[in-house]
Amino acid sequence: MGIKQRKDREREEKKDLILDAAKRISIEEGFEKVSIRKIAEEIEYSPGTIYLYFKNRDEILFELHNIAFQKFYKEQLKISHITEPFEKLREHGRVYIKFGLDNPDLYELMFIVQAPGNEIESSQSWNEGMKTFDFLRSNVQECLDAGYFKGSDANTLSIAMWSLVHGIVSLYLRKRMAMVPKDFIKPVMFGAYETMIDNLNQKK
Amino acid sequence: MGIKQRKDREREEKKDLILDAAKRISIEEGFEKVSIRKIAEEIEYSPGTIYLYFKNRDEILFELHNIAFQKFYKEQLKISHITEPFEKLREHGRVYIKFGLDNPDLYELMFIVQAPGNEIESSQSWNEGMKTFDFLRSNVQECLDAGYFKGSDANTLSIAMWSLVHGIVSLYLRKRMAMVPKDFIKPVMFGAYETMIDNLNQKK
DNA sequence: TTGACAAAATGAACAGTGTTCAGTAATTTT
DNA sequence: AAAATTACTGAACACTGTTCATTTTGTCAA
Repeated sequence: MGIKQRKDREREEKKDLILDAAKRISIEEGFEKVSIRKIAEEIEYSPGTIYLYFKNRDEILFELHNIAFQKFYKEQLKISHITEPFEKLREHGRVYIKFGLDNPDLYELMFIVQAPGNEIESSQSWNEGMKTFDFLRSNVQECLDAGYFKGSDANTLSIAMWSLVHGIVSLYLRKRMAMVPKDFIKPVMFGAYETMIDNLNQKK
Repeated sequence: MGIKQRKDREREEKKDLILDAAKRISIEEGFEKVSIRKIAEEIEYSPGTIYLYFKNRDEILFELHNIAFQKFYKEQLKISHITEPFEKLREHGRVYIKFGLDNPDLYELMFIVQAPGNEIESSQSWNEGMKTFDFLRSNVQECLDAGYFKGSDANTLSIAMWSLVHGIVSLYLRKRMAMVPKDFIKPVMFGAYETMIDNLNQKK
């Protein structure tokens, strides 16, 4: 009974075909331009067919969001060589902000756009997000073990650190930095991060 | 020659008519539902007419964003009675987060939605945003004068503080907190802020 | 009051969007 | 070969923002 297997495989292949098309459109024209009709045209099927493989557009954007997370996760690992926990955390934030500013489209999908959020909520499991968060938390835990952030707990502190860097990137991406002259915005964003982390750098 | 004056006044009245309709729709159905056709129907004019008073939908959302800012600004003033600078700053953040969680629609318009951002960028002046930012900066400056955050500058530090609270609110609103059980998300968000501010509370 | 001009408003048209579903085509099973 | 199942289609629904030729309304001088 290899027929079921083949069918399953063919189904997965078609899903990949759809996702690959979505990815291409996303890269070439931005993810906002990823429409059902455009994907359908790209893969030479009718729009209705796509709904046989994905329940709606949000689910497709959620998959793109996962792909973006994988790229980010790899980027994040570049801090692994740093041994001093606080310096590692500091660099972690820098890498995060740099990724956001360098890959606005991927960042939007991962953390700003509504669609994947709805999927995250309904699926009740967020593997890619969790993996990334765990990596941050382990870094924060190392800091706690080394005597930084006395009296804090790793989970809460990780969320706080994440909020800080996310706030920086998303205010920038959504153009809410009009009080800073245009040419200075990027350095100011990094500067804000450094100021904050410097103020946190003390073994109480 | 009072005719020009009357015309100008009538023009402003019509703009207000449009904005009031937009506001009503926004309050009743959420700002995403504010469409040109819906506004037109509400005020009993044709869709084309709206373009005689606003250059596009973004400009209307930008005006709604300004109205939201005014409400937020008032809310913010509630911290004015606090004399100790750091405690005032701490409460400022709390008020900010509370406003975001209690008024998701207004918050989205102020800080997350793309449309007003485009307007902010093109108009090169952001009165409402600046006013709010200046209020934060003066609070931060008081902290610096009192010996907190040694070695930091008010501008940069204000952006950092703002990023922190914005990060908290926007991760929550865009449902990127799936690692926290649903019922705990809100308290965890406030907890993350308290942890961060506690770690910053030390006169170096 | 009438004719001329300008200003204001219209609404159809353009070019899209996500999603559904009755009907057709292809494949597999009996 | 016929029946049953699965895959796919594409028209239809209900929307969206925006433009622009055309019509309506308002103003003003003759």
